[in-house]
Amino acid sequence: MPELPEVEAVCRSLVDHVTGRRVVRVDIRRADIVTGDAGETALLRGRRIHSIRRHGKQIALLTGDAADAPCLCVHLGMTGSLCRRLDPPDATHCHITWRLDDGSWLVFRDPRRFGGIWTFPSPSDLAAARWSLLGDDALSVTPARLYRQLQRTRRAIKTALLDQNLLAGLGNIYVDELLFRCGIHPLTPANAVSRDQARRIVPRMRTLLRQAIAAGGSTTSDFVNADGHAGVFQTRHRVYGRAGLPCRRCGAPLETIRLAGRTTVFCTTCQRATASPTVRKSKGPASGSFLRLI
DNA sequence: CACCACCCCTGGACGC
DNA sequence: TGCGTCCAGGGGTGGT
Repeated sequence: MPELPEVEAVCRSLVDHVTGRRVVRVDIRRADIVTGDAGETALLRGRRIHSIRRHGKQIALLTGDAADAPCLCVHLGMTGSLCRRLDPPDATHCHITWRLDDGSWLVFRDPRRFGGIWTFPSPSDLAAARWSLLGDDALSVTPARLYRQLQRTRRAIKTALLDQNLLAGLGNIYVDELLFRCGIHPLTPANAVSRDQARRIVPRMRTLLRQAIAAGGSTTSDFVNADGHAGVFQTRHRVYGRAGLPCRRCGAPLETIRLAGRTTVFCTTCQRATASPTVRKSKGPASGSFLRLI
């Protein structure tokens, strides 16, 4: 499931191949995965790809910075991939294919269709409609800004960090990994995180994400970068996918709970709850188990 | 306003 | 071998 490191790995493996290339043809097999104008022109036919950008988990293919330079935003969702191919795509679920002027193909494939493509007349439209709504990118957020965002909600910190409008880039894997590395219980109210904790979270998050990018991301089922290569960071996960297994720090069996609809794995010994004046009254199994830990 | 449940969708794991 | 069931979850939406 592509999160920031996987999306960054896609961008890095793609940039040298597509930058400066002209789109000579667009094959649209499923127009319904496109939001906005789903015509070939809006999908960059005849245009030269000027640059690739990333914000959080989203990729932008730009044809320039001008107000008349159309662009695409690609979101990979759970199972999406953006791959460069030297042969025509023959796999199933290849929804959109761009033929480039060097004879290669760029293929958007997404079996589960949780991802999609958004078309915009210009980069400023993309910014206005999508990227300005997102939180800071997880690789560039400052401790002060993260602290301010966390202060605005008393949701569990895991839920808050998954919220792309609060912070862009983290998904289920890296939130669990980050909270373990910071020793923070996933049910800690976001607004109970102190300035000092925010100052510690940010560098740990950068290190985690940079290590994951260097490893090509995590491949737990089917993630591949634009060259078709899997990542290897999953071998260094400390909690994600390890429910019931011994904690790599203290040996205690890792716990699993369901939070914000996501499987959440953590160590009850190494990840402490942070006391807070704004903890809600105990109601339901989630907050109940949280209160027991204080 | 904040938050949660639900839904979208398919492939893979698993049990019989 | 084959079929049914369950599970994975990012993000949008509608309900509380």
